[in-house]
Amino acid sequence: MTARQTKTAETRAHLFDCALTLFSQRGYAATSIRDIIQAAGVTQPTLYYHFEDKVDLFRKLVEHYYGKNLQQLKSAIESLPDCQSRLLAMVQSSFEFCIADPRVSCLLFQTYYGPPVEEIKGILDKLTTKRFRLVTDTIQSGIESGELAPADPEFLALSFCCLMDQPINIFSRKKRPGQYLTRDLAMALVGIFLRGGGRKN
Amino acid sequence: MTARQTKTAETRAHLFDCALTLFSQRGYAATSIRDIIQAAGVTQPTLYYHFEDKVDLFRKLVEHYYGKNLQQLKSAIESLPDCQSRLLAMVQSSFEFCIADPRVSCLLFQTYYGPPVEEIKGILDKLTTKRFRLVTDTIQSGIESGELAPADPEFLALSFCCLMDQPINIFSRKKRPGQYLTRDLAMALVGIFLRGGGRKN
DNA sequence: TCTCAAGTATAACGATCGTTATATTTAACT
DNA sequence: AGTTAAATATAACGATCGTTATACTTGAGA
Repeated sequence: MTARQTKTAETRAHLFDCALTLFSQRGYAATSIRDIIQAAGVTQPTLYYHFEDKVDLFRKLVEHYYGKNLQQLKSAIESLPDCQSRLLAMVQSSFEFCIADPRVSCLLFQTYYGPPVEEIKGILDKLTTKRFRLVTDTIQSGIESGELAPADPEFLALSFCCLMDQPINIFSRKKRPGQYLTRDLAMALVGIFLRGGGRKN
Repeated sequence: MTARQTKTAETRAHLFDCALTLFSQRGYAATSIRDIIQAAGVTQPTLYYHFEDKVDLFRKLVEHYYGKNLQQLKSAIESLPDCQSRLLAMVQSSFEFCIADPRVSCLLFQTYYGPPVEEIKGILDKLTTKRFRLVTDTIQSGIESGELAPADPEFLALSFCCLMDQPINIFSRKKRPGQYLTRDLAMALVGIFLRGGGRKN
């Protein structure tokens, strides 16, 4: 790698990083190209040299990081024997992913659950579908093994995703998400999903 | 009420309605004043005659409809004896509110869970806090009466809101939300919250 | 060392944004 | 019937948006 190639890669990576920061703070639509290039200390044609356009930048950003997220999620559950362990591992893995870099979770969830943005609608959909199927499959296996009640897997997966994702969406915007997204919270949420919060009698 | 006053009130109401439709479809930021006045069939100074500015229009919209929402929620649970009934009534009331006019729920939830919009941040916060306290109080009474496990009321309220709100946020964007937000779903969600989805043994 | 293309910068394009100065209509009251 | 203020319209303001035509710099290969 020549000095020139290094410099170029650094510029691209820096643009990537600044874009992630701003997109996660203000969302895709409210972040302008000028915000990004100003934060990165470059000019507009530089950004357009490295990326096709604003949508292309966002897509590459999301696909890169969401790919990582999915990968971590899969490897976190693959060797676990029972459904309860896998569900807990999913929540903990998602929490850890958020704590490692809250920007990514913040961007993904608030983009997905926020007002639809026409230009980028298709980008997240493909990836969230994959993620939801991972949850559904895990739930399905839990039903088959008798760990979960024989209910509609889609409904159980929806409930589980609500309990897992919404706290991340909420707390990823705070100063220190790790303060809230603890192992205890993960266990408590899985507890709600499996046993509920009602008094046993 | 003179003919003139009627006409004026109609114009204001029509602007209100068109704004609600567009805001709920595209979000606050992505909806322009021109979109709204074009849909309403008036010109820009007319809108600025009836409302101070874009933020004022949004605030009046949100406070009007969120007030209705809170009111319905309160009256739905006030005469119910036990916690489980009140929780179910909350979900059903929220579902019915969404079905009656999906635009309102759609706007409220996707605004609240979407990227922060600086100008309107404070508007929703005050109202959602009220709503969350209503849930927390209900949960608290359930803990005291022994219907709910002796856990942190804030945590239980968070879990409950996740299960109640996220499905509304998701399904309020579909063609016919009533197709998804059924009484059965409401009961099933409360079931998850109280008893979980794990197999009893 | 010279050439040339990769990489970055200057400066502007047309479009759209929220907002408003100004003019015109029109219904209610004297 | 004439006056007046409420209500709406015309037309434009300045700012910002995503994008790009063009020109300059600079380092790698001949």
